[in-house]
Amino acid sequence: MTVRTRYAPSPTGSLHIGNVRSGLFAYLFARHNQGAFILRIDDTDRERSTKESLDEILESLRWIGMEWDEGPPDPRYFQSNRFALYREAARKLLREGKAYPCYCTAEELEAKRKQAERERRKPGYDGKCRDLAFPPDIELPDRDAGRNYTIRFRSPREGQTVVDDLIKGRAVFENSELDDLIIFRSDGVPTYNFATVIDDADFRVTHVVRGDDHLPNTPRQMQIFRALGLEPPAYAHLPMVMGPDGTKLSKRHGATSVFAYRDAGYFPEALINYLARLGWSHGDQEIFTRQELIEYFDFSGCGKSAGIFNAEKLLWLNFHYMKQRSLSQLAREVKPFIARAGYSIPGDDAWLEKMIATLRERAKTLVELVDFAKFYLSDEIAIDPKAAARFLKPQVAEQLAALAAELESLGGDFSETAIAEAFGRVLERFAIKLGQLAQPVRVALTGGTVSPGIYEVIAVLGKERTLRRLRAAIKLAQAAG
RNA sequence: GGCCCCAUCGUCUAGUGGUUAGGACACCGGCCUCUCACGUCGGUAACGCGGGUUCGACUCCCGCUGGGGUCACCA
Repeated sequence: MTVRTRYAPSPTGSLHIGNVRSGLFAYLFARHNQGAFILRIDDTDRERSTKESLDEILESLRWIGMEWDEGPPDPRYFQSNRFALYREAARKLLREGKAYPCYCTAEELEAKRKQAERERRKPGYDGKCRDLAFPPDIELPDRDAGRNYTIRFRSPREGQTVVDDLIKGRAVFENSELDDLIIFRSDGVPTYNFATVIDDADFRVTHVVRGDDHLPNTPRQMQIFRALGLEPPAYAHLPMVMGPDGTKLSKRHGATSVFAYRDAGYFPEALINYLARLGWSHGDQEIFTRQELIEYFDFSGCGKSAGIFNAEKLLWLNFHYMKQRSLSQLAREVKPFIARAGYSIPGDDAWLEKMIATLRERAKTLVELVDFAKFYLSDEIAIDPKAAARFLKPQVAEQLAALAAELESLGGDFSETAIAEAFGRVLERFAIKLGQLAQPVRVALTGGTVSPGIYEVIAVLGKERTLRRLRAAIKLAQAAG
């Protein structure tokens, strides 16, 4: 049997990083087994589902490269288009007495729940309507038509339901602990636990891969499968991703959406690599290409315990991919970030690549790269007053002037070698060390005391801009006296 | 609170009865050096506790403790 996994996000917000990791594992498992990866949109909650969220989810998945074999834009993969199927399944259960109408109101239920909580009893449904008589061909709820009831699944009262999880092992649930859950709401919309079962069955999903927060739902879903006369799929419940405080990762932990990382200048490879390595391992290997991930991935490599999201390690991985990338690719990728920072995009790609070459070992993200590139991208450099006070003193004016003259006389050869030789002549003439000249020059050219190697900076800046900034600095130095 | 899951350095993890408990991020120090980085070399740092089983437990079993998840007409 070919493996079929699915990822079923609901379009009620951004694509969350913990959530997408579950999808990634489902994707890797499918690819590893030459199976199919299905994308289904769980949009039964019409109140909260939005087109914007859907677009963001699809774009996020495309960005990280989790391509799906079946799914949008095919309308069959939207739950909102599948109500007929859910209705049919619910009627079947009703007909067979495996489900029943419940006339309790939401308010009643809420009151009972609170009451139970006060008395420290379990808050589940008490089964009030479970044994009420009803016609087997009863219609499904429809608020507009005055059929203001819900449909509940009649779950077995005795016995156990066993989940043999591919990651967690065996979990045994007492059926007596499981109350009768609502499968159709009074507005005629099926609930998650029901719709997901119908769809997993209809799409012939063989392995349900999801976060272990779904583990408590699993016995219920298995029961519905069986009530429908179907065999449940295999389950693999992944440990969750936690925030630094040890609780389930959520918005309040800061940047958690895929878009947030994309916009912060992270590479999809880094995010994938990081997420895959959180909760899964292959010996001591840390860096994985997509192909390796697919080749090595298996549930046996998955751990059982929750992992804490470590932003620093992600950053390190991003840095790794930054250094590994080709300059031409980086040049292409950095352009939108340059534009967003308010600079005009350099027209000369060769020059842009040279610029990036001097910065890539100093920036961990594309955003950082652009930030470091300010003095290359703008003619209006801001000289840090503290740096100027320390390095642009009257006595260096003469040395800077000498360097400017040397550089000017270089003619057409503005290579790093030629620049280094020019420095050498100035150093010799004044009998000073490189550091004594390099720092004032650095402040003059970049505005600060930290930058790539000074020869590189000069070579990238070019003769014109270098001399202009040098001369401005000379004036500043003289005025400091 | 009921139910379920989990437990090796701060973090991600390797380990499947006998290891000086390994790697990675972070951190600290040396080297390199025009600043900052990169790189490189080295270092600090872990088997939650208590019982068993066994010649021998990080590894197996039980209990405890701790952490997490879940208990909706959300998904």
